[in-house]
Amino acid sequence: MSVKPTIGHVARHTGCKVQTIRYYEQIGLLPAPERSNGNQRLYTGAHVDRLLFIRQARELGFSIKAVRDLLDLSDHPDRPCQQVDRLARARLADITSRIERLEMLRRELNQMIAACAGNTVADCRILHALNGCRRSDGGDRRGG
Amino acid sequence: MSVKPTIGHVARHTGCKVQTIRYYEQIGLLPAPERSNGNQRLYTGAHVDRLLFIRQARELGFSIKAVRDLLDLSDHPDRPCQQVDRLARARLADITSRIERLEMLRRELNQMIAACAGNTVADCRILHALNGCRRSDGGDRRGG
DNA sequence: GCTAATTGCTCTGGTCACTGGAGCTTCAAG
DNA sequence: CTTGAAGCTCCAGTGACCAGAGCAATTAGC
Repeated sequence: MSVKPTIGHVARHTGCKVQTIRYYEQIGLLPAPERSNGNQRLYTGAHVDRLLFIRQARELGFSIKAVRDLLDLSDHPDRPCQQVDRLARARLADITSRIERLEMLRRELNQMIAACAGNTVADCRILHALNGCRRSDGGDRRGG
Repeated sequence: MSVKPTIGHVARHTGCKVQTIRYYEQIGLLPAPERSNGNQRLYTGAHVDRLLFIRQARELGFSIKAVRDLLDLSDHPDRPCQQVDRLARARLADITSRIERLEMLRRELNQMIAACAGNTVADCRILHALNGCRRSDGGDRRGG
């Protein structure tokens, strides 16, 4: 590495706060790195990769638990296939559902923007964007 | 409605905890509903729609602030188009980026599952799934 | 080698977004 | 009218950070 693998450099490189890195170590998400003679943490490229992954996954809305599961998959590629398969499939279903919902929301936002361009006020369906096609009539209440 | 629009029913219907609903009211994300003579909250379909949206958006990893922005778009479709447009575009960019990263992750998981089916141990690239094609061997290392 | 600035360490406490409990009131069923 | 579920308010706790205090280690300049 061109720079010293201290916590500060890792923080800058990954976009994580120094405190957050230490926190991830504390909760066992990031393995404790070696220490220098002066007790400073010395990270490797593997730590950086892991951190980048954690950060992105967290940004995407995965819980720490889910991130832990995904990292587990990565940590034990030699584990019984059944286990890996089950975990991977569970995560996959989750991810697919996220993608679908985000795409619904994207469509609504695109329509809004298009309507805006045409200076017409679109029928605002953003509230329904994430619920697929829930009908709002339902024969009952019509909220404000 | 077939059932009384009390907080408990709304909670069951939306998957939010009762406390969470009151919390959203407290921070102004959900408008305070009318109260019964006995001081109980009485919700309308609009509240339910809004809650469903909030819950889904939160699950997808949007911050309360982002959710507030999206709800704002929905609340004021008659607002100056420029504002709506800017907000919508910002959210849209965010959403598109999320979708892309989730799709990368999905590809990796699919490969894992496929490898599992073939009983071969795949080269585990899950850590790189969210980072595009970062090389892990080092040499250089240019972060996103 | 000495000093000053920077960065690191641990520990404590705060924030955000909930979550749960205590203690009391209201409501629906019998 | 009782009784149990569900509601109310207020307050304290949790998870996932984030920031500050106080001290040790490293680095830069002399």
